[in-house]
Amino acid sequence: MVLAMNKPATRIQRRKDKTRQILLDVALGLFYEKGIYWTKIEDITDRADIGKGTFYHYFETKEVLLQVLLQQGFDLLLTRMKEAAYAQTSKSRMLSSLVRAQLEFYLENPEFLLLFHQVRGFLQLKVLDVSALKHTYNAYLDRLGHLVGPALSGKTTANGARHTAIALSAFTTGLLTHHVVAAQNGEMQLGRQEIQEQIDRSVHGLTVGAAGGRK
Amino acid sequence: MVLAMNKPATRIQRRKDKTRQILLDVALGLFYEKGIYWTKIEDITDRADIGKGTFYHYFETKEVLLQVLLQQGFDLLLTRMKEAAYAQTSKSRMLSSLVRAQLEFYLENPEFLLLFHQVRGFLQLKVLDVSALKHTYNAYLDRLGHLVGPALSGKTTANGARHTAIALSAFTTGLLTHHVVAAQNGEMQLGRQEIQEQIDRSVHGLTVGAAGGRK
Amino acid sequence: MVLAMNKPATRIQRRKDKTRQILLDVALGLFYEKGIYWTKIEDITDRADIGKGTFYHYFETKEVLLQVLLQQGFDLLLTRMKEAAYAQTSKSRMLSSLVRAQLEFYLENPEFLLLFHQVRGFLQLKVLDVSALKHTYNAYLDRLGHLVGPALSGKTTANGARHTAIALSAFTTGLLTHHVVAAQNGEMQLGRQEIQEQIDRSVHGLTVGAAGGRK
Amino acid sequence: MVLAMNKPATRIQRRKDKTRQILLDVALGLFYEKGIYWTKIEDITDRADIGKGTFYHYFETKEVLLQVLLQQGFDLLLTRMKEAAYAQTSKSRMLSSLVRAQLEFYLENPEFLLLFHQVRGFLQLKVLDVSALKHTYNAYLDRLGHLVGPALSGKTTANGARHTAIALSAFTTGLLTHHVVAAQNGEMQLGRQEIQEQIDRSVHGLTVGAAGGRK
DNA sequence: TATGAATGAGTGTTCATTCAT
DNA sequence: AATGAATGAACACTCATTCAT
Repeated sequence: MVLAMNKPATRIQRRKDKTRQILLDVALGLFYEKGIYWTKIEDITDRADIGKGTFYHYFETKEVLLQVLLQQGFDLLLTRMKEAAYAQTSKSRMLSSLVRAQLEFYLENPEFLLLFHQVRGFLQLKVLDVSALKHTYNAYLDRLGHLVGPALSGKTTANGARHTAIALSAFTTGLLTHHVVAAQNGEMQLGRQEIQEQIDRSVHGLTVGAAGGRK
Repeated sequence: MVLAMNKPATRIQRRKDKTRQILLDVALGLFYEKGIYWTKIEDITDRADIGKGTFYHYFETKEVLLQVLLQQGFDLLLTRMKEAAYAQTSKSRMLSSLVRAQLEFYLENPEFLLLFHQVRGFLQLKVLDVSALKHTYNAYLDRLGHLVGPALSGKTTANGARHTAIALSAFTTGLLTHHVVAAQNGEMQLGRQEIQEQIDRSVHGLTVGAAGGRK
Repeated sequence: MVLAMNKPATRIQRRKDKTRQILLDVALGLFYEKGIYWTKIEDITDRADIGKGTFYHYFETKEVLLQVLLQQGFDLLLTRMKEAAYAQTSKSRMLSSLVRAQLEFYLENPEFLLLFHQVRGFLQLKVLDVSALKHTYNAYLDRLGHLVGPALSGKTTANGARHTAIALSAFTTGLLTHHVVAAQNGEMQLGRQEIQEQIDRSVHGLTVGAAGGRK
Repeated sequence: MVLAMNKPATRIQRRKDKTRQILLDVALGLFYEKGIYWTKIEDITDRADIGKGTFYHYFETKEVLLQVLLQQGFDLLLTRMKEAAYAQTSKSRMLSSLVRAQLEFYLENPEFLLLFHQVRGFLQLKVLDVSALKHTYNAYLDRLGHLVGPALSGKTTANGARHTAIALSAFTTGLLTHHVVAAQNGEMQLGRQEIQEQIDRSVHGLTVGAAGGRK
């Protein structure tokens, strides 16, 4: 009954949520096409077919929207990887599963690949307040570390797991970015299968080292 | 003799070259500190202690300066790697040497690491004319491919060598960028030795596959 | 009886009137705190805990609300002064009573003091349509003139009375405004008694001249 | 010689100063006509026949320009009053001279009259950082107090002088503002002589009280 | 050659007002 | 009647680039 009662309130709320998500989706697409910097608020509202002022009912500034988008992206990616982790019982295949999940996510959502890539550059910038962005990013790495930890052979410290997570993330995005760029340049691209193998091999060597520690 | 002939012209030319190089150096530093986008022409000329109008005697636009900076960076990096390649006769150690040279270059010149990183994002953008940047970047990858090729075991196609070069570059910059960002965030950083090993192991797995081709 | 007849309508009417008055009160307070210009419609409705759209059921525009507020203020002030005038039979003390009434009104309602002050500036501006404001303001001066006239010694023309009214109003608000501003600045403020005396003395000299007229 | 040497530098500096003063003059006129709030930056640059961006080479924001204008106005007014004070040796006539100087200044520069009037409202506002304005205003009152002090009969404390200065300023501007507004409204205006007398009489009563203290 | 004053198109953001629910 | 989401005109301010000196 109580639940039924807030249905009426939902009607208008649903419209709000929808508008908000449209803005997010459109922004993500434009960030991918033109870059964060070159995407103007009006570009977003024009494509979303929404008044410019409406944007500010949903996001205080461009930076806030970016922040939300980033959070959504990390959430989506981590959800995928969690599912992959839970589907695997064999420790030996878990890391490979994680890699595959990550890979598939980026191939299906190249917008997020480039978004993360661009944002990583922002984090380095000594200008503006990027503390919120940094926090989001760090939280993502932490959660990724928790996922990766159990997949490592031998005893692994939390720190070791986190570093492996970083490496995993770095390698995948780094390599894929190169491939995306290469594709843009009209280069022959490796097939998904080949990329998967390339990453698998690299990550294997990497994690063996991380788990075992230095001799 | 030919060299001797342009000596007279050199006096003024040297001053010009010096001013030009100051602008480049200052710009590189500012790009590193504040990001390409947030670095204004006046920031550069202010720090260089040069009139704003003078900038345009040396570079037609901001983009041209970026282009030149990128070219210089690639040249420096490739010079380092060439030296490393020539210093090694043993095929087995050549790849490791190349990785080490690249690693050292980036650790000594973190400005270029971030510059390349930022620029890679630009290449994807469908806005602005980045064809010149793309050309510069492709030329770099080609030259890197030629260096890497001989280091691979077994028979390798030009394309295979190029892909390995891409991977090598992607892995190193991807991982290092993560580490630089992590350092910014106050994280405990891996020592140079550990990073080197991490990359070595990964590249090893990678190149074995790339060279041997798919089974 | 007539009064009784509109009782039924009054229930709803009372609620309407109440909402309307809340809006006016809240607006007056905000105009005092932040200035007319910097007070946004939404500030008013937020503090009044009323939907933004509802505002427009009561006032066509922001200007209309200002107009109503001004009218209310003048009415309140004149009512006070009328009471003071009626309470005094002695001509000699009447002017002093008027001054005291005005003074007390402003000290009790500093919001109106600043409102009048701000609005007087508006009247001068060649931009915006302030004809309604001007009319309200002129009507106030006329009524004030009628009150002041009998208090003047000797024969006084309507015009002379009006000028004295202007002076009376100008002196009181001018001086009080200074004191209010000074208070804001943390200055030691004169006591009410001292201000009263200051004004009394000035008005005395003033009115003697105004009443007697020039030769 | 040294002086001669900076002549060349003056050429360009003179142009800058001129442009800056044009902006100030135009802004003052527009503030008078349309009010501070309703005067847009582009209104100023349009009338000054200057590019919009140029405005910002001279004043960081609109508020800064206002600040400068206010300072200039206070300086001009105080200079006038100082001259009047020095020209008078007779104590008895000094105060009258000060009033006359102030009156003449405002009648010749009605723009400053309205500017000061508008600004006094700003000082009350609890919004924005008006500390700079407040400081300017307080400094003006202090200097005015020093001028007025010697003109008062009997022993006067610094604080008493300051309060008399406030009253002097308040009365004059308050009354004149009313007259200016009345003139706008098409009213018959008092002649300068009559206004002067009105103020003289009022100030006389006022200062006698301030200097002698309460009985 | 070197300079920096001048420019104005472009952008993020605000807010009074409208209108569908 | 009450609401608040949507709107878009308006504005302050930025900055790459030009050009007269």
